[in-house]
Amino acid sequence: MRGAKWSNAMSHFRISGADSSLPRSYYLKATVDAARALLGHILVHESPEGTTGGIIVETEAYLSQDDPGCHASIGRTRRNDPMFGPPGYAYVYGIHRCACLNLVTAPEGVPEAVLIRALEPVTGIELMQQRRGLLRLKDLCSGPGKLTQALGVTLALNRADLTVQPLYVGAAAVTAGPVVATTRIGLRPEKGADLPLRYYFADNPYVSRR
DNA sequence: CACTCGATGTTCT
DNA sequence: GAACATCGAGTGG
Repeated sequence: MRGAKWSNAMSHFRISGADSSLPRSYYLKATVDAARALLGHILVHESPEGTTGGIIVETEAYLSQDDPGCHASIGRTRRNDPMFGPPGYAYVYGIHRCACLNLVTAPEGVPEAVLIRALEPVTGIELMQQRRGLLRLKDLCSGPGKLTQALGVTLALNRADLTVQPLYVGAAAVTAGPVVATTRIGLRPEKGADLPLRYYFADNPYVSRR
């Protein structure tokens, strides 16, 4: 399980005709490919308290400086710096009381990342329930802040190397199904809210919202 | 240093 | 569907 990780997910990329509403330029972006390819793979965090993980069922792509929704659209800063680094590292940022986990995708110098928005709970469910303070599986990891809390992912894992650190992407699970592309969540209208860069399994009950 | 604002979640009505 | 809790980063003095 430990050997699969990032390169495994990247190698599963296939261009799908379902993206025909995207501008042509976005087809060329590896991050869009990664956002789709990561669906169905398992995300695992091995912490001293125990191992937790789930199947990635919802992602969002954030595309460099041309994307007004991307943190890097304002240029390189202390916060978004990890996005400029080489791919395969974590970009974790805080919003309100939550941590949001991104996987850096593009080559060094190109600030792109995939936000992990929801997991289908698989491993360490009891520990995740304990961390979240609730029992219902549907609510454990159905949001970017929820899943980091469930997995015990904090800002301490910012810049973590996903091929070395105890946080990693495993092999694809058997579950799959049709993928839906919609607009991203939580962006103000002028921040690229109209771009269909959110992907999720159409019939999966663990996505953050319909 | 003081202010503003979220790629959010929970708890209300 | 709306209010709000809450904190690190960004921005402008």
